[in-house]
Amino acid sequence: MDPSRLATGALRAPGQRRANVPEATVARLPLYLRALHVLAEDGHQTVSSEALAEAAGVGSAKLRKDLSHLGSYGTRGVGYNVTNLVEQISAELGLEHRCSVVLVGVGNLGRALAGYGGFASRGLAIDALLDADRGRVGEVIAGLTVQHVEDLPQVVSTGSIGVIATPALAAQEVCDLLVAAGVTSILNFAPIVLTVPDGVDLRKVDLSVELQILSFHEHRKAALTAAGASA
Amino acid sequence: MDPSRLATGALRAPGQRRANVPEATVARLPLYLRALHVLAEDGHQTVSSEALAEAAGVGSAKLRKDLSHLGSYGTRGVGYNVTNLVEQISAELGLEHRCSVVLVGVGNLGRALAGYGGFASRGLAIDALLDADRGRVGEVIAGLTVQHVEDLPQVVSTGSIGVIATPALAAQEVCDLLVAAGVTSILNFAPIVLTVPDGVDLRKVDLSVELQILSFHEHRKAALTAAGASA
DNA sequence: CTGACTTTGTGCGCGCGTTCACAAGCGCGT
DNA sequence: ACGCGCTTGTGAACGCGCGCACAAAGTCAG
Repeated sequence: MDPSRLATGALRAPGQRRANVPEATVARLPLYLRALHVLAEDGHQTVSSEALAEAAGVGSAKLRKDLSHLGSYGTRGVGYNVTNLVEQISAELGLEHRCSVVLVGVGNLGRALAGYGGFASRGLAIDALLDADRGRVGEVIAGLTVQHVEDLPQVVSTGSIGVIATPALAAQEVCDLLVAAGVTSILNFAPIVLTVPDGVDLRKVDLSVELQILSFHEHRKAALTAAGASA
Repeated sequence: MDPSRLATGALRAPGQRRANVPEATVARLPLYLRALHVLAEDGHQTVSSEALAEAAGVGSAKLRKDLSHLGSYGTRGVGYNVTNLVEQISAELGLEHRCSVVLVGVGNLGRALAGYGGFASRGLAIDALLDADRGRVGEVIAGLTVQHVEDLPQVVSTGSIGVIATPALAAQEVCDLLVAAGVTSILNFAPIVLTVPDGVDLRKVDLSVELQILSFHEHRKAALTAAGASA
């Protein structure tokens, strides 16, 4: 394993080993975390890689390798300590001191995101809502008062995450505002390609893309069965 | 190239070559399609791989390889015919004869999805809304009347795509209903791992996972700068 | 017609991620 | 105390996807 690990019981040296956690692993950590929360509520104290993999919908070998990447120690012959693992993963994801999340655009989608339970339940709650439409400013959604997008510099702090849920036409402008205010992590729901300067993390969620991928598979299945029937 | 292609101008033999289009390529086709629509509205008749790649936010070599996978022909020295390429990709994705999309769960998220413009603009419009809450049945959202989930067998047809936007607890049950009604492609927005029989395509969009991934990167950046400042 | 320029299509090497299979480690029963 | 069975952690092979770099092919000017 990593030679930086010297003693078995030693806590990880902060900010050292995590430099080389594969991206694919990071993308699965939230899945493990959610499965672990369910298991914890069920009263399980330990869990085997097989069982956790089943609950998370992945292979057991993949799960073990993922967990080994962040240096988490299970006990051979027993499994992983559930609460310990929750803490490890939460720490890795930075969910312990929750950074603020700022959402711009309170249309249909923004409203849905503001009320989405999945965020609040795991240390990541939305802290501010903003919109460019002054007619919406002052409106209260999910316990938060909508502010104007001009007030953005006042509501973001270091380490804030920005979420863009505006129409496509406004997205790049809002993105620039977020960057100017110091936001370095942005999640974009608008169906448009955004450009950001280096050092800014940009992730994209395109709802229609997923549907089109399914459409492709459905189309392909139909073509295959048709070909099989004619043959 | 593929030996199945004999003459230069020949149309593809239906359902033959598309068997081996890489998944990663399929995931990018919607991006190309959207960029092409924008270019078409701008009056462009042809586009080079470089320009299209820029508009879609990918590398030009990747784009050319992707297009070559579906046998699309550009003209060397000129580029790709925009309208032709739109047709090719649309055909590949099965967007020409649009399959029906049924959405179950008209909470915050379902409402947002129903009103999401990105679907309707590209051949994939939602055709039916359903919910388990009888208090919501009859409500009109985005021009569609909400039906009860029991009516599901009547609204799905062969090749339908099901979208689950219910709370996590109801998701598996709704999923089973969709499968029982003959749906073989399902898009799940609920934060839970669903199990489906073989032959059913299941895709997952988890809004909170994306935020947690961003949180990880933000956390890592903070740790790095802190380490750099202390060193 | 010829030659030069532009752009596509693709062969190849590389790196990442996944999977298999197994050795090392730990608890437990005896 | 000691082996037995269970589970983790990991080494190695495999496959996929990405990017480079170039040859083939077509256009356009003269």
